[in-house]
Amino acid sequence: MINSRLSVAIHILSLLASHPRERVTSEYIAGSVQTNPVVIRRLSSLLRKAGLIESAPGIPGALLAKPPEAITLLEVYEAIFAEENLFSIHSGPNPGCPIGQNIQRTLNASFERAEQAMKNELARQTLAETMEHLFA
Amino acid sequence: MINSRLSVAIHILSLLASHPRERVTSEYIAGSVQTNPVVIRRLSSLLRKAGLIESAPGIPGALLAKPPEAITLLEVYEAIFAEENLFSIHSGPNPGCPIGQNIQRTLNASFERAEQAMKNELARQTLAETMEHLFA
DNA sequence: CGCTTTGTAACGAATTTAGTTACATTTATA
DNA sequence: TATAAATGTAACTAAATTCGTTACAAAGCG
Repeated sequence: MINSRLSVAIHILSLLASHPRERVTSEYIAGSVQTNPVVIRRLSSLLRKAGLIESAPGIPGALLAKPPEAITLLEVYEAIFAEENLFSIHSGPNPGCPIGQNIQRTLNASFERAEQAMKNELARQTLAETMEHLFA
Repeated sequence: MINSRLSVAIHILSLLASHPRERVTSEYIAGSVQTNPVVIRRLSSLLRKAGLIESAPGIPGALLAKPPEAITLLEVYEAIFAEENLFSIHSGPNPGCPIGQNIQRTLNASFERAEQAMKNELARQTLAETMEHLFA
């Protein structure tokens, strides 16, 4: 089971989307997520580097950097998990065995396709749609 | 990143598929995966309960319970991860906040769709195809 | 200048992961 | 029937991961 960072990241963005053009502090967001503000700032840092939010030292609060219609859940996923693969593959299988020798390459191709299918679905969903579901 | 159990499970099944109608011991499989036989038997236990392999105490080795064409990678995934969700959702968001109140339900629907897309792709791939890739 | 907030490093407890030891149970066989 | 070999599973361990926390430098605002 994948960790809850994507979940919290989308929570952060939803909160910003629900306060358009207002700056919302990590303390306030932490109150909604019910966690420590540092947890929020850690994820916000990734979201900022990905160009999804704007924030800066000394200036309280963060803003969405783009309209919610222009933010897909895939962008959020990529911001949080970057180059990480969805599935890990066991390391060091026996190269003296024909299966062991080729299993990593083969599984990599299989898992890549499964991961891509998942990402395609995330790309179909926007933050704007998430907001609609939140308030429906 | 999801743990390497699916990876090892498919390795096990590939090895069994490459020795049709032969019983292959956990010790031998462990030699190919390069791990401890107990790790193999733990996963084999799940595969057996899912009806993918046959094995029994006192009888050395395991066999595929179905032809490789009849085993999809989704079946293997389900055998290993059962009811587990792909993404976790942070627990205890603030119910006093409209976002906090609805985020879990909303994310659950989103993540469910992403997970289903991934599973659909795994369902399209069979162990037989994996074997072809292994030897191509 | 003093207050508040961000950004980030560093640490800790709880959980997960993969490997290991141990052993009861079952079957085949000498 | 006794022995050997393998399975199935519980229990333990070290390492890694996850999430929360403390600490603090740097930045902006009144």
